[in-house]
Amino acid sequence: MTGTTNLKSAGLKSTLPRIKVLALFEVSGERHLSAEDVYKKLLAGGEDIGLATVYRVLTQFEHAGLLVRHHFEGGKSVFELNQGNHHDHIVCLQCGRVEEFCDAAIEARQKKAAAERGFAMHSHSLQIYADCTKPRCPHKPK
Amino acid sequence: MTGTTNLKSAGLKSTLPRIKVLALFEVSGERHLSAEDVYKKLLAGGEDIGLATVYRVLTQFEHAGLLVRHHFEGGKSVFELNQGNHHDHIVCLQCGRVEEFCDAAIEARQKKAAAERGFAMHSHSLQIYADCTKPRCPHKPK
DNA sequence: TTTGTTAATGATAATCGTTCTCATTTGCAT
DNA sequence: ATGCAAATGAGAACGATTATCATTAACAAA
Repeated sequence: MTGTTNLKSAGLKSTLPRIKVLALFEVSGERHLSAEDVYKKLLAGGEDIGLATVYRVLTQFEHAGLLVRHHFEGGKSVFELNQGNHHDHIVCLQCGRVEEFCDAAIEARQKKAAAERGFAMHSHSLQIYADCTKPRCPHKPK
Repeated sequence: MTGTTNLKSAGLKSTLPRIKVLALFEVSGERHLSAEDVYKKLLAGGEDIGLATVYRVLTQFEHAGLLVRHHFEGGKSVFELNQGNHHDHIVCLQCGRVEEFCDAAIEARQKKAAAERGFAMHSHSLQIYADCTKPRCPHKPK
């Protein structure tokens, strides 16, 4: 199965917790999950996997390049499947919805801005916080 | 004095802790301070101000627009004086030094990227994590 | 000035996300 | 099947931050 293959090729022993966590990201509708989200989904799915293991596995997956970690406002880390396509995020201030986007001009400019100041860009983090102007925003409170 | 004036015009009662914290930012060489940094500097300066108060005051200042809060990697919030001049940050991966920069092209593009996707940008957060290419980096470990 | 009211403070407990510890279990090569 | 290193789970520990609450300070009114 694909989960096991991904793990093996990432240099990770394929254990049950790792398979389940990876499957969550591959199957789940939500792309952006926190450690707590993952833990709850596993419990809800009848799995008996400890929270500590969830944190460990998520960090391993990040290091292995399977997941990308984001630091949105709110203190907690959020993970999403690394599908090679780098992108940044627009966070809706009304409903919290996260929309992905990628702007080549911004990407290029960032590298240049760093270089001009004597830095070699390693990575970057860009979030835009905004209000929906379209009527599709559910305005979900909280 | 200027500190008191700033506080009053921000709608805040001018108390000793608030005056001292604000003075720290106005006078101190470092522009980017965490709550812990502020607390330690106050102690070092002979002030007897509680950590809880520091956190409260920093948050109040943020809401009053006197300070801006940043969420760099590492979990802790970092504050700097709000001098009206928006800018983003390059964080050195070797020494942790923070350099400010502002790129008009990136700013404009962000607004446009949001607008194209049906959002009105309210604010944004951009950090570039990079390695110094110049020999000035002190490589201060941790 | 003294006084009174209310907001601000400081000490400390509590909370939250996350990491650590360590005894037990599991994956997997023998 | 067997052994052993690596992985796990439960819970303690941790660091940053927030909440609680009794005490104190700021400031307006007398």
